Amino acid sequence: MTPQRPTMNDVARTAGVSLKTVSRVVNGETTVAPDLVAKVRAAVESLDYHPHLGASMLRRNDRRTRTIGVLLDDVSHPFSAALHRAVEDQARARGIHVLTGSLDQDPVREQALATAFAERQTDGLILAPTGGDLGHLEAHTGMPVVFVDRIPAGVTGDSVVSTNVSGAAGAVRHLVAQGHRRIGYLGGRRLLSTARERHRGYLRALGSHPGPAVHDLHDPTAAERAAIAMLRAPDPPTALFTTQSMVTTGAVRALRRLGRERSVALIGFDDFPLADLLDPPVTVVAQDPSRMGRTAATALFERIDGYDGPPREIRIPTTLIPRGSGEL
Amino acid sequence: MTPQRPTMNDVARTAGVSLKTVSRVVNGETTVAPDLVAKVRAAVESLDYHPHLGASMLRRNDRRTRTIGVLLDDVSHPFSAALHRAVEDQARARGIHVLTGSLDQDPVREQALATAFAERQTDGLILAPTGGDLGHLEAHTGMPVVFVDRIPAGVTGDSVVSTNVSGAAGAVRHLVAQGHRRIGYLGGRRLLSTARERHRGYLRALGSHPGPAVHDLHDPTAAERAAIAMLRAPDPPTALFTTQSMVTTGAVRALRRLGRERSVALIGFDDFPLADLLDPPVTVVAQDPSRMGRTAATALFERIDGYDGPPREIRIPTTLIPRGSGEL
DNA sequence: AAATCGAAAGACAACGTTGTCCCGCAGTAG
DNA sequence: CTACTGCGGGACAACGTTGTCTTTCGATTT
Repeated sequence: MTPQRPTMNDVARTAGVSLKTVSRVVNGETTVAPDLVAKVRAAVESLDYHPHLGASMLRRNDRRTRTIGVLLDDVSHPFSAALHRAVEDQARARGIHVLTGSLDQDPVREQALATAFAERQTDGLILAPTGGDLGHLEAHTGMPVVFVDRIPAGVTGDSVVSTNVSGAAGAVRHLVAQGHRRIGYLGGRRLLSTARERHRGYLRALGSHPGPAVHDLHDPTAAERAAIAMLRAPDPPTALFTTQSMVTTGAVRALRRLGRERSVALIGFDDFPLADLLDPPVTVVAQDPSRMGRTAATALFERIDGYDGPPREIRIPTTLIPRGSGEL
Repeated sequence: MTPQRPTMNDVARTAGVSLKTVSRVVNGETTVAPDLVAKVRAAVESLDYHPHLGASMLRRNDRRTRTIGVLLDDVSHPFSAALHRAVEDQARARGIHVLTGSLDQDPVREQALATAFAERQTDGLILAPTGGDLGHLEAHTGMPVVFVDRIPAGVTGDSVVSTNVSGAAGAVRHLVAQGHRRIGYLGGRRLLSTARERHRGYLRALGSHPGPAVHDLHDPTAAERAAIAMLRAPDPPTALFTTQSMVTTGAVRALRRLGRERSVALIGFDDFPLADLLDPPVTVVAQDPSRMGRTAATALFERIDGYDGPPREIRIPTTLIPRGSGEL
């Protein structure tokens, strides 16, 4: 009744050869007589046989699923999406498939998905760590892990991250060079190494005279409220530095609402689509998520292939793109 | 030397019970004495045992990998990314994992990835068809498929798509209501059902007096060039209708370049981030990619669960969002 | 012509798990 | 005290494939 998927045995029976011969043909071994190869090929074709990768994986020596996992904040966020795409491209070039998951910065989900992927025998994992405890990861799953975007707490492993400190410092120095003396800071969750590093860059550029700062913002409306409050407070900053694209767009809306978009300068960390079409166009410190994804994938494949050197911390350079909002 | 992953056998040995008892405990069967359960649990803990899902899958009766595939144009495109995310959320709720792939509208890749997923025994597939031949799909892979965004050629199956004709017609009628009589059309690849349907809506709204039209655009720069050419031609349109967000942003750039953004109206099909912050804000016919993803996932899970009704064509409504650019 | 060799192809076990069956033992009834 | 019942738990086969070993048979060597 149920049209079962054909197995190698079915192919062997219709081709009139042994099961093992079918295996040999399917795996491209050369020790099979041409006429048998033809018969097997025909049988495969007629039955529309496809090998059962799970079963072959079970018996094979190398024990590889040719699948990796990618766990990011939110696959629909432009930064994560670009990174994901770059990983996928590298993987495709090697015939490797990609399982994805969005963590929404939830350590529970991070752990659950990481172990779920491990149970599926993914060959490796690319992970944007949430900041939660990762003690379980390498020891327990046994698969290589490469961290992206953020440096994890308490674990060592390859990580691929932006030059956050120098990028942020460069942005703030750019504002200083335009004559700004009071520069406000609007930053993301300090649990994450990115926010901490970018804040360090901000402080480094300003020395002992930092401006007002708000931390732990993570959605545009909170950022918008914080920016409005900061600009309405006494002695308001003449320029803003934002550390994340969602905070940046919140700040853009705030400036627009106050009608100050041409009188208060703004530089955001992380580029975003259409930043150049806004009025004024938004100056940013652009990250290179594609390169981060490519680099992370390459590093992971090296680990999968057995490279066993010490943990690497790979920094991907950022680029200041002056567009107008930072040059007021 | 190599620290092998522990198997059930290892657990059984350290717990001092039989292999099958471990299997029972791991699978939560109730017919095991409490003290044995405790011993097994302890052994699992101490060895950090994780079951090998591939092996269990092989033997199990239901034969489900609890994994689905999602094949979209480009996971880094906002529309695809939002859809992907929605599918992922639905899947998570059911403990199902998601394999992804970007097709870049390449039918060869489409076929290759679909069969690769089938060999991995994914339980089902959500696919934004490229427009190529899909004869291989259902017959050969045997897994349920739900199409999203576009209606495939030559195959029947559940599909979840936007109300393209009425959405496009509504947009064009909106422009007509503002007094526009000459409305230019900038459209995507006619190989895809979306472009054809949106063009049909455009024609329906304009009756026998359509404006100038350019088809088969698919990147912003080509769209920008086409828009500039159209506006410089004799008897130029006073309004533009674009059928894709990448074409829309191209048109925005074109209008900006010509300094006509306040004199030529524009409505784009498909919303995009920050459309409301541009100057003028861009009026769009918004699709609901999240709802499309949720709906597609739900439909796929129904098929996976054995629903065997006739192919369904589910239309997700679009919404006209007047923001300014269409009201000039 | 007998012995040797090599290549091709089949038989069989194994991968890690679950389904099926059967056994042993405690508790109960006769 | 024996026979029966019920159920916890173990032995064994099976899932679909590949690794290893063995067999077969024709060709080559002496």
